[in-house]
Amino acid sequence: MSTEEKSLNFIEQIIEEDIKNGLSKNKLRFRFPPEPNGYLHIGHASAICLNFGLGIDYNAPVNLRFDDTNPSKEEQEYVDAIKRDVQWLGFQWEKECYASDYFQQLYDWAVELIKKGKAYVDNQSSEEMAKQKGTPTQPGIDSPNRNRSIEENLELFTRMKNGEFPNGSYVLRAKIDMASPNMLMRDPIMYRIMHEHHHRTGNNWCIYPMYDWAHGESDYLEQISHSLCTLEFLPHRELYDWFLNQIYKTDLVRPKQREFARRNLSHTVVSKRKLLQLVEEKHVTGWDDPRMSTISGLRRRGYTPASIRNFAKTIGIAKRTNLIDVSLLEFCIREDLNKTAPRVMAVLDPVKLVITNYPEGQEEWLDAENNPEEETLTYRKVPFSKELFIEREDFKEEADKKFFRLTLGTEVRLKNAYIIKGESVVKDSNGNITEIHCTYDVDSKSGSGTEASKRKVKGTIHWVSTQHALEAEVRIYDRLFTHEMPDGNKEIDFKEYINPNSLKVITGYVEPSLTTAKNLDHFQFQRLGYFCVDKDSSVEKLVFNKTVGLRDTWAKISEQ
RNA sequence: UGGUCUAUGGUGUAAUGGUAACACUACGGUUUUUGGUGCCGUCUUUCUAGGUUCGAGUCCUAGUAGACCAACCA
Repeated sequence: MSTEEKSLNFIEQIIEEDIKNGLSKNKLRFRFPPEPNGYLHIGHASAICLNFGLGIDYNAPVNLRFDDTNPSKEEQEYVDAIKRDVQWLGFQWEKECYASDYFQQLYDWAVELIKKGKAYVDNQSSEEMAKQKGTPTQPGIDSPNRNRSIEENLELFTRMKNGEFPNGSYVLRAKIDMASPNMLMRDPIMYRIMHEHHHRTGNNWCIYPMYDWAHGESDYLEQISHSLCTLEFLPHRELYDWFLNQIYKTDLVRPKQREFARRNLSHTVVSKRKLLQLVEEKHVTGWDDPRMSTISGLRRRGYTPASIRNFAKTIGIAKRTNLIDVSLLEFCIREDLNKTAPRVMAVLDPVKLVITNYPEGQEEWLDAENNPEEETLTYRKVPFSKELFIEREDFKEEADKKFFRLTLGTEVRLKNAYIIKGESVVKDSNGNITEIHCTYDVDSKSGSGTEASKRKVKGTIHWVSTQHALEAEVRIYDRLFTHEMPDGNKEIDFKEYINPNSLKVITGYVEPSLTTAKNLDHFQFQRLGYFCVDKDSSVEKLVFNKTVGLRDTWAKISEQ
């Protein structure tokens, strides 16, 4: 751990307490246990960063464990995607594990439980069992099969395993307490019959363990010291401990489940079921569509691993219900990109600017700083000529005191180039401006050191040379979802939530220096925001995804 | 109507019985070859009522509010 003073979150305090009470530091071990039934999303970032962060801080191993106990929802594609995303976030796991690795051991332990009279086979319908289970306010009643003989249970369980019964006909239940105030303790199901192909064990099994009869046991087998999960699993803890009691042998580390609050992000849906629906109904192009809240979507949108890690660190770990404002996530990516992204010039809504006193046919290659925020300045060359594109918003015919950019009769600097003065406009028959004519001050070249170059002018605008600029496709994404509190259970009518303008594709012009830009390279288009290169195979030309805007100021101004 | 968890500014998180703080947001100033960045500042905080204590955001009791629990999901 770092020597500088750092306040511990409550999970770290629990660990410190355990160490104080005699848990050896080299027995610490953590795990990140996703179910491979979808892609990782921003909501997983907290759990990933917490577990892997603890591993780094305590120099302890962290396993990546796939909780693959339900073959009807799980796929190899998701396993691969999860591994890719965890690595991309910058973390390394000690071992790659699967709950399915433990199916035989779990089965053997289940047989032991039956022999001890702690589990029984039930052949009622799920409706009947649900009825007997009672409600949170009313105790349940015992199943008529609860006192089936051990021999019969053993025989039925073997036949379940051997595939003699159809789906849903039999289950194995733990014999605990049908009157417990905790619903999960009312004889929970340990195994169900599923004649289903499993992405790893194939058709070896037709009975599959439930989450509760797999998770703690997997933790135990891997000797996980602290099993951290979200708060909705808190009622499971009693069962987690009950199952562990049945199999626990002294001398080994006994895993401890502790819970923290899941993070909710405003304006964002992170329910895997809904993300899957968006993909399947083709509201988006895939799990990595830049509008998705998935890790891979954020990556393609231009978010960096560091920004997501820093976001997770900033929101912290606690137990209360929360709704984090997306502006914090946006701050994190701006903060990171500001340090690293080269500044380049791009014009997304072009209008032609003609410098009337610039020699016809002349061109100059001017020096431009890449990122003034970086410690060592680097430069590139940008071409300048008589005809340029500038942003339509950067010119107004009539001067307004608060308008800092080009108007008729006033001077502005062309970034990295010369000071110009607006002279006249050319309009089409509808009164739309088609060209702006200006004159330039020959002695005012940026960095030339002349008196003229040091003159203060009202503003600075960006530009590209019409004959040199590259045409680029620029994709601007808006927030897909507009509601405040994501409700995990409510059905969603996506028509209500998907912003029809969530993707705007426009043609812009960028500096020729961007020809060599690689996939996912990010840039700050000056005054326009941060963008990243997306080498989508289906599109030939240069494509940029908008990552995030600069502060809202410019958006506000351009609205007026 | 049962059980469990939680409650600190608009948002998130600290303060571990001893001066309520940090970040985001919003707003303002300043610097600036982009109104961005940087720097400086302002606004706003301990759910309520009792109790313990020299002293309570912190401990106790009650209330209130929110969350979770009745899948052969995880």
